[in-house]
Amino acid sequence: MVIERQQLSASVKDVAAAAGVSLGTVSNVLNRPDRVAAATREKVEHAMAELGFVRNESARSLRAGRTRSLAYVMLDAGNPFFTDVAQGIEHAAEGAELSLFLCNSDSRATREATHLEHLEQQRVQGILITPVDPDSPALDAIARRGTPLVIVDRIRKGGAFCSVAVDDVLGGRLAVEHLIDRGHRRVAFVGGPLSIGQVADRYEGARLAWSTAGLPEDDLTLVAGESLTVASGRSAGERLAGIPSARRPTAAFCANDLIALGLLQQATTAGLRVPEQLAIVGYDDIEFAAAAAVPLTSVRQPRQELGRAAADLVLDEASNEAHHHQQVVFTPELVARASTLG
Amino acid sequence: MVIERQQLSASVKDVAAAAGVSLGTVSNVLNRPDRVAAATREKVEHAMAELGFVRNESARSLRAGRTRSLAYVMLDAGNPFFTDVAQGIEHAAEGAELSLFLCNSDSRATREATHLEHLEQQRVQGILITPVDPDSPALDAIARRGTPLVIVDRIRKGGAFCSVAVDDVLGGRLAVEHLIDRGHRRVAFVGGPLSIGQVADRYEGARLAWSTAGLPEDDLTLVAGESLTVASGRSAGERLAGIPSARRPTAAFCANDLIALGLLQQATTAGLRVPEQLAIVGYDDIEFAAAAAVPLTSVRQPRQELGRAAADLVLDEASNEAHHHQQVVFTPELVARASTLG
DNA sequence: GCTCCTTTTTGAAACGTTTTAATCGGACCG
DNA sequence: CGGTCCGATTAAAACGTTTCAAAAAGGAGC
Repeated sequence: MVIERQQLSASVKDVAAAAGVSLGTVSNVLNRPDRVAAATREKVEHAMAELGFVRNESARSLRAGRTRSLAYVMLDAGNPFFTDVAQGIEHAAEGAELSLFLCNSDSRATREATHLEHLEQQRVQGILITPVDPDSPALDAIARRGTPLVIVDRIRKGGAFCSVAVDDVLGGRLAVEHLIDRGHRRVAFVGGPLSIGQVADRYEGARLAWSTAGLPEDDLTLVAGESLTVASGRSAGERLAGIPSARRPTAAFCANDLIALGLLQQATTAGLRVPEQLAIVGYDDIEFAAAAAVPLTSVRQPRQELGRAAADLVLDEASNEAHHHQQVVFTPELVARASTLG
Repeated sequence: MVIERQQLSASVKDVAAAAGVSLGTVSNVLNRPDRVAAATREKVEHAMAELGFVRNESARSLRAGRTRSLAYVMLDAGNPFFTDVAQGIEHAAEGAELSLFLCNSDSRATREATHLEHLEQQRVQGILITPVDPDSPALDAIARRGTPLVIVDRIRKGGAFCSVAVDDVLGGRLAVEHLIDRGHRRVAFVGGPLSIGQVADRYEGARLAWSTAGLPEDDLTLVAGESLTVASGRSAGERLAGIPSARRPTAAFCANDLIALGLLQQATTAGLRVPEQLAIVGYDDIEFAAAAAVPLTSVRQPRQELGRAAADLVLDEASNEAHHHQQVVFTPELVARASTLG
């Protein structure tokens, strides 16, 4: 079997020549098929198939002045939270007949910057982003130059763009109120660095719940790791397991589920029973949280809705002259499971 | 604070006018800065900053006849296996100074088709894809029309393209040999539908190991679910737990880690001790496998290398005249953990 | 002041599409 | 039979780059 690769992709002009019509007619077949006589259309379509014609999107969008695509710059493609958000965006994009360009900054500001640069040059219809630093002036610059941009999972007031997020302070409060309800009086907050906005907010919510309940400030301890990863959760687990049981917190509230899973594993390994000796609350309610051997109590965020809402906003900004920027805040919800219910 | 959005993005022509030079000079500043006098360059750069000039990639690639991007069509963005593969590709793309377009077919042939159509029209330099159906003639058509294409995680011989995969038959063999070594004589293979090539291969490997050891065929049972998901693993767990212990398999080999995690959870819930009453082997060795409360024994695939190798092949095809198609097969490796080691 | 270089700048063409206004060939009507 | 109208088709312009040949501008040497 000989497979022959076609040399150069055929253009509208080639199709026209092959079909014996003008180039404008070919374009009509493509864009307003009803305006062209059936016989002609047939001839042209045959020529297109013959030559393996594929529309050139670059030329198309150069002419049109806009592309048919949207982009989402994810903070960490390895975290199921963000892939779920992406899925919500994907659905919206599919509905609007746009392709979705998924990029991963992997929490690196430099990679994020090059992605943004490429996307802006590509003239995508809009950019969705969960930024490494939501206050970066680079974001304002992009919006100012005219590309609609929406921040996902962080709120930024007073910017030249919309943002969509979940109330992390409330989420933190829900988690700790639940633990207090269950009778815990020594609790650890296990988080990534407080420099991450989401972490800081969740911690603030936790402290709010704690002080509102009138509990002594010192009994809510902070265990700050370096990142929001399983590994980070494991090392926090080691630290907790090392504390004599009389002083050890009886419950841990983790800044996300990856940490919670790492903590759960390490605690189990160290012989701590969950939830009897250590109750655990995670955050995000990713699928793996429910799938853990001891299913994790977690704070659920409406991930797909988050993505969809962000996409709707960016599309509105792209097409609606009267668009005005807004900040959408979703409400999280506590999902109680075995890791706190014993 | 009044934020003014710039009206229409400035073109090279506008910059030229603002700087009082010809359009060709502006282009030279962009592409061959050494050919232009320092003073002129300065003037032009100033004008660009002033006007917020952003290169138009559509025009650029129309002119160049090729884009600066690569694409990977993932089968399931929610499965960490594929995001790891994507990360390997991303590194290769970064090295080649290309942007990477990530798409998710979500295992739907229709979505895959529209993604492919868009990518071809976009004239990406190459397409990497883990296809819903590796034998689809649509893939051949794309390759024939000239877009370099590489199949990831499946081997397709005799096609007009390269493919990169891991030896799934060997992987299946390794898993079951390990279980036989550990003394198991009744084993269940828990898989998605055998219509999925990867699943069929792993099952074949399992049976190979079983018959090689001279064990009775009937004692390797097949539990076929509908998909490779956690939920599917849970329902398999229910089925297994329902079997009277005298006849119940003492070990399960799962077609991937998601199934294994679901199975682990359901088994634990049903009161089966892992690995004493039920040993479990997963496949892929995703991060969450090691992070499970009972860390999972799993068959590790070199995920990032898989992605990188695929990207290297597609880049070679795109730039090297003398490229010839090849099939690269990586070797999997068993990682034994608590879920079989008791 | 002239020629002969080199360095810098310019003008025009090309990439593949879409769109608009113009043309063509009939058919219909009076 | 001339005029009008209509549907189908065409020709030409435009989108924003890059490139290449050619022109212009300087400088050096005589």
